[in-house]
Amino acid sequence: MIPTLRTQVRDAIERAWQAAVNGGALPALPNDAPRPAIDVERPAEPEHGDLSTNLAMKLARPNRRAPLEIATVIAAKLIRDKSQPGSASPIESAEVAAPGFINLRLTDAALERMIAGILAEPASWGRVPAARPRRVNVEFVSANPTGPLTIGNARGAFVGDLLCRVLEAGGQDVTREYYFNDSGAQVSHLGASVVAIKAGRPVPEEGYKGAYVEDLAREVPADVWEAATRDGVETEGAADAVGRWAAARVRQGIEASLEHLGVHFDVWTSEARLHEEGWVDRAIERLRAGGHVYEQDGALWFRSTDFGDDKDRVIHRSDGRPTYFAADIGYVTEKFSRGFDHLIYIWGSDHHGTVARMRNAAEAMGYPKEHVQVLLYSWVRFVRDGAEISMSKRAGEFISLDELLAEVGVDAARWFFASRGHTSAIDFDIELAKKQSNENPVYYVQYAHARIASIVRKAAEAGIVPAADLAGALAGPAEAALARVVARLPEVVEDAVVAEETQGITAFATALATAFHAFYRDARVIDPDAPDRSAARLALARATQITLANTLALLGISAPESM
RNA sequence: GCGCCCGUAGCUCAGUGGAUAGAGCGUUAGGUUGCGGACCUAAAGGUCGUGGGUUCGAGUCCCGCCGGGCGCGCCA
Repeated sequence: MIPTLRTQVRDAIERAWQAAVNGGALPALPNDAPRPAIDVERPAEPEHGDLSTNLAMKLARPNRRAPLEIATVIAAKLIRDKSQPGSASPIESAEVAAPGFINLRLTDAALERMIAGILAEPASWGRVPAARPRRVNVEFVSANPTGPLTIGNARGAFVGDLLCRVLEAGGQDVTREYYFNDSGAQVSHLGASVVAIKAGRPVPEEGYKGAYVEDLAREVPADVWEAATRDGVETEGAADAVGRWAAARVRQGIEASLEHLGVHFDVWTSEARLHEEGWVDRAIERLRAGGHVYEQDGALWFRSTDFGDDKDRVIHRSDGRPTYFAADIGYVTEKFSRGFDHLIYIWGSDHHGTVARMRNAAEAMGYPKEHVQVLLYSWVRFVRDGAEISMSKRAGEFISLDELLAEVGVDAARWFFASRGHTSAIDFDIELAKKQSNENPVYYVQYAHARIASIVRKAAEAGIVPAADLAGALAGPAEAALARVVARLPEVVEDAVVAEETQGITAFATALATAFHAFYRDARVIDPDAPDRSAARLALARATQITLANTLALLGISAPESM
């Protein structure tokens, strides 16, 4: 696998800097000075070259030299490096600019190697290997199975899945996990609601009232109903028994909705099972052995304040029942027992008050705190024609995720969430999303892909094959401009992995589509009068198509051959 | 009151301490005898909530204020 151009350039700068120091042109760093990271970035202005570095400005203070002077020395070494026989330096030119930037241009050869690499190994293009691959558990959605997923659950589903895809592209071994409570009071209330409808009574005050509850009542299997009744009268545990069935039924629906989104969970974990298998009790014993719990007012407390929390937290209520937090503690140990190196929780920002206790409990049990990570996403205001949509699952007033997708479409919805940072509170106007569907950037990107697919088909009919040797293929301005964008994908992925965000990926996809449309305008691919040039341009078009397809795949968005 | 998040173009949102702050939509003015016009070119549009500070350099980091969201349960 070829290192990214950014990495190649960074290495070249490193070599030039070392050469300057070894040759006495620049002083070595003082022993107490930290070694500055070599930043290589894409200048906004094309006149500033393909890449630039601010290393000279960073060295100015420790070296006690003017930035321009340092930049001049390093730039000279970069050019000398390039002119060495057999040099693989990707740098064509290095110019110094005030107040101390070094502006770099890439060689055609470096770009040709990148494009050739894409065509040789399309599947791995855009994947960046991890220095040390970790086994990562990502738990998200985790809505209790008391009703269908709503649009309120949408952001968690998309944010979680997008993060998983980014981590996978970054070489991590990812497990998608869904945690649900199928035994608590809420499930019992759901069961009571179903029982009430079946018995012709009104749904209880604390019950669930949506149309889906009536559907459930109609579908209760005979054996479940018979087990819950005696001589036609409901038994004591009828609500629980029917509730368990209903929860399982609802869970199937949730799974189907998520699959429809393109989100596939590897593991579904039941809270009840954690209790039954003793994970919760064993974890509490572990905390007790470490002196991290105490009893007060008849309840069992975790000394969260010992780890920086603002108050201690209840594990067992004074009536002996465990809190949700108790199960969370057991769940942490259960997850680590399966061999994960790192746990990520995707929670709505309304849960931020519970982050500290979770991580503190993990630390108290001996797990490194930094390997229990919580990613909070901000709330989405769903709006229709400017008015906020208020929802209540209990009252049966909500818009389901399935309805949203039927209106807006999976690709457009994925793009919407991928293009926004998860910490920003956002508005989702459903009418606007539908109205703008034809103007949505996602279709702009998909259109570019379909357009290339059409060209590739036509080229095949004309008997044109992509050029095998790309030497000189990127000399023209149209080719050079497009190739420079195409080659960036692995850098974009690297940045997304570090930031754990996807906005950069959607921005790149848009930029790539724009670059291709400009190429399409300026450079005709299929030209029987110029077979060599056609083959070269076709190779670049294919590389662009692969890049678009892999970028969209990274977001879980389809790349249509025609539209 | 305390804690966390947010405030950037008319709207929805990007912007690892770098050079003249960007994109999509919307608005305005143009463009195709040719590979897909779901396209392209250009223009207008900004006191980056606000006041200080840090430094060669701040939308970005620190502090104060203003405005908004969320949290501060033996709820989940």
